[in-house]
Amino acid sequence: MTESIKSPQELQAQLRRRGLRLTAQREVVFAAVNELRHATPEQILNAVAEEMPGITLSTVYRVLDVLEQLGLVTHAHMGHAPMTYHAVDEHRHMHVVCEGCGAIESVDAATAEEFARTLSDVTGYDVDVTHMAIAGRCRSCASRSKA
Amino acid sequence: MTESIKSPQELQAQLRRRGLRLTAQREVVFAAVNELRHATPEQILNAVAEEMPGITLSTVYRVLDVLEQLGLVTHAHMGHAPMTYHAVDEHRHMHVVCEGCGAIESVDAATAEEFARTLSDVTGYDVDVTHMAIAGRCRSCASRSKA
DNA sequence: GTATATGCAAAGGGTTTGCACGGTT
DNA sequence: AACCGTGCAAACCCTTTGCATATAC
Repeated sequence: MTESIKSPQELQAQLRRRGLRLTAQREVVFAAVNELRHATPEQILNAVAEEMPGITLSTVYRVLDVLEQLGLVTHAHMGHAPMTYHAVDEHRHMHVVCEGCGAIESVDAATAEEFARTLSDVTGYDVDVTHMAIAGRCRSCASRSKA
Repeated sequence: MTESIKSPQELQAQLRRRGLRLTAQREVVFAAVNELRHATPEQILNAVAEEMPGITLSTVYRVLDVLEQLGLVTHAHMGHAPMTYHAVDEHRHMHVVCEGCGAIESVDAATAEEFARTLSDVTGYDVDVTHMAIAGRCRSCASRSKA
């Protein structure tokens, strides 16, 4: 397992390079993203709320934005559900979301490599299969909806 | 080209079967979806506004909902952009959306068939690649963002 | 000391909902 | 008459933004 969790020092270095500052909020949110692996802004807020009582959702959004610009974090859209953030060190992966219960399954991006290439050829677009989730129904929701 | 545009009579029959009524709004919205092929609720509203001055956006949403339950229409999520509706008689297709300018490219669902099967195998989910768009960058946005 | 970050609260965009009126059956 | 459908307006969820204050440097 990669020792990928950047230290606060590393984070600070990255921030400094852009004239930005290391704040307690940034430190804590960054740690939370690394720990939670997949989380919505609200989940992150809840995760850090204990450690950092006054923090607000808008700050979480803003911090995530900064971390994303630094290339430390990315987000993916999950359909109706709020977007989820994760550390970039994770293997690139796509998400399959259950339309029934919202369960999310991660799939290695390599699985889609060939498909992505085909899509790019056909459309001329630079395709990124990881940015938006793919819809589906998990087994239990699938059987339930056979009603 | 398939003569797929259901007549008002057919529409009425379908509605009746469920104890629902044929209204001017339903007729007009249904026609608009068939004509526009791909449209957001708002675009549909604009399209029918002339013919049907008083109609509101919420009515459009409700009508689309009914049409969808009747199996005449489906919708797809396009990321940030509003969802688009189209008649079910269209060839099943997926959408690739440009993150830069919002341009949408349609791709025959057959292109994704094998990939979808693989995904289903891997996840156990009943996967539907058409329901959510795939992110990408169109050629012009891709070159522009090389800056 | 000065520019950047935060908290708070309000705005924003898309979609849904409650309610009373109007139209079909 | 009974009920479904509509218009209107407000509510909703998630995300973004403006502004004054607090903080890192």
